[in-house]
Amino acid sequence: MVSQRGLDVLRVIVQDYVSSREPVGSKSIADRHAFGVSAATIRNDMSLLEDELLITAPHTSSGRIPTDKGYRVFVDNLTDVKTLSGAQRLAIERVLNESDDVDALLAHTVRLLAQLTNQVAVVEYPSLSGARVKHVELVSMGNSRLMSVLITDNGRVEQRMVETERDLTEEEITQLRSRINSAVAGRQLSEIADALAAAPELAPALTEASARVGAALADQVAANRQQRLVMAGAGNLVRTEHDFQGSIYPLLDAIEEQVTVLKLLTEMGQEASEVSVSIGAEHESQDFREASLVASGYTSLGEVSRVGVIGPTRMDYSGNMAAVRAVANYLSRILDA
Amino acid sequence: MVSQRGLDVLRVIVQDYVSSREPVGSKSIADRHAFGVSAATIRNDMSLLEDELLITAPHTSSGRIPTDKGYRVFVDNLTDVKTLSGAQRLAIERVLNESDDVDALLAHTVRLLAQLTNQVAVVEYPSLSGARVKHVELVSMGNSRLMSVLITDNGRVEQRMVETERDLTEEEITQLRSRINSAVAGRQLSEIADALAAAPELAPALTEASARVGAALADQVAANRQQRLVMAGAGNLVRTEHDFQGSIYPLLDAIEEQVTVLKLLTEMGQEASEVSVSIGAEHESQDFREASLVASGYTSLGEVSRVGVIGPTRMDYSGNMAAVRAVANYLSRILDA
DNA sequence: TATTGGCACTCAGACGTAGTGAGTGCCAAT
DNA sequence: ATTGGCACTCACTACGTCTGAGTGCCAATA
Repeated sequence: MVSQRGLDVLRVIVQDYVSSREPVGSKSIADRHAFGVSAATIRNDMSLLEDELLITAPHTSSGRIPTDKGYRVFVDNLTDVKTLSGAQRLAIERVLNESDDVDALLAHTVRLLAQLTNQVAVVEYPSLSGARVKHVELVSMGNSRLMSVLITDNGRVEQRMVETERDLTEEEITQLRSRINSAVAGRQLSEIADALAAAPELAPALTEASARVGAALADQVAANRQQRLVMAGAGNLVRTEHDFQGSIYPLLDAIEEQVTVLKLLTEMGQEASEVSVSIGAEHESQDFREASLVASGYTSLGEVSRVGVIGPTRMDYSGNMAAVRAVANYLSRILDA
Repeated sequence: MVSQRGLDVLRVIVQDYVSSREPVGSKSIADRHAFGVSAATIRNDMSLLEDELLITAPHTSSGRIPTDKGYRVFVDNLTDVKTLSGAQRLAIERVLNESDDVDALLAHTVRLLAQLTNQVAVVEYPSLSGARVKHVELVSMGNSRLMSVLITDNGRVEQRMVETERDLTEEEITQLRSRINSAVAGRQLSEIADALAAAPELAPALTEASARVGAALADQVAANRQQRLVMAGAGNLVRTEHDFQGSIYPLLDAIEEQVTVLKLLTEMGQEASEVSVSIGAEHESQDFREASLVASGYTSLGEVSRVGVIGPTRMDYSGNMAAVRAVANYLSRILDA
């Protein structure tokens, strides 16, 4: 079994390797860190760590580098997550306070997080599932087209174009609008379809249009069940390219594709608003097998969504965890108010 | 002066270099292309091209590669821009037809273009400057907050949160809404501020709220004068990394930053809906000095915005121009209807 | 039993030295 | 204007050598 000093050795191996990208050897550990034991002793400890598959040698007789499992043990044994500098906290507060709609807020947040961590940052849009309908607006766009605008109580606005059989008169639109609003206002988004079906019918001249608008609304909700996310900091991934065996091209593509990232985020994000880490081969996706995710939930009107960063397994876990946690907290504070 | 055959030689140098990334020499030109003259003659022509700074030697006695100026002459002499394959046209039509709001349409478009060209694709949001106000909706969000939703006649929806001094009653909001709408409906966005100022005053209890909403609307318009753009295909830039001297990291960052791209697009995009090309050092920005842009305008309700791709100067200009042109045309067809 | 110094061994990476071949520039001949 | 000939250049590769950081093991020590 690996001793306490063994864990300490693992810690400095991770730290040194992360900061220098050089495999680290027993000698340099003994030199640079005051362990009070000789290089030979460190060597024995390292031998144990290697037996446990926590570190590995890139080639015979070179220094050792952490394995995914090694990073995992390192992260799980992290006691003192770094704290952000005052300047960093200030930057977060400043950026997040001066955004005046949700889109802008998330865009600023994700870029801030990318800068803070020097990694690719991602943030999920707040979940709509718990939101309630505030108002539905219908506006005639001419050419027998109607725009339906769905406004939720957490400030999201979703639009959709609806084709109608014919141009409706302003009066008809008013009628339709008031019927729809009285049917769905205050309902959860998921109930829209049912609520509309249960509502009393209108004049026959409007049933067709009504059905179409209803379908559009239901469709909008369905499209949003599938979370969207915003990404920033692609350049940062390029800068850490040498940390990847193969090309980072498929990884970047997969991130842009969103679906895999969304899956990974949900898989790791069970525990509400705690920072969690997923390392290298721990996640199934081929494209992400050399990458790590650091993510945390944030709360918007009681619903949890996620924010995080993606980078090579050789990353500053402690610093990134601190940044993600801080950003998630600020986000919650603003959106959950 | 450089002869017609000289231009032909330049053309094959560009083509061969683009497809092989190897400097091309007189011998291989004589071999692979049926010029009917000997390598020595080609050499003479190349010597002229070099005098004109159209090609250059990466090192003494190697083949030649095109300079930025060489690419420029090549592009200007392009007579037969490639045409898209049937499958490609089909892909465009399919993708663009199944998008039901502007956001989705642009997101799909930009990803499609990135795939078609294997480059980074960008598309500007349709300009709001010519749009007119269709409707302004006000919704109370509680906590003395009002959400103002601005709907334009070209289908854009912009939202903003407005803090009011106190909670307004539904009646007051209705009053406010109808006043604002009668003042600004049908006006161009740029006239909003003036139109509101000229409108008759309301009950004193509402003047403060009215002013705040007015300011928010004006602010929304101002924020949108500054165009936004959507980007896709960052991975493609990574794949062409070896075509850049330095790191592509600053370039990717600059693209994400948007402001430089927007500037470059406006600078080149004077001529409405024609495809234009900006090559390497032709544009001022340091970060873009090894990159080329291929862009075209598209029309949305008479207003021109731009769509294009960004890649290394060593790119398939002909193919990219064809793809950009086709996508721009389809976009115009859908949005200008 | 844990730690240590000693020592032979390994091997990636740096360095130096040909050898190869695609390509050039120039010239005299056609 | 075009061509064949020819000497020259130089990036790239292959190959051998050297070096140093690092290992694994062992016998001595606390």
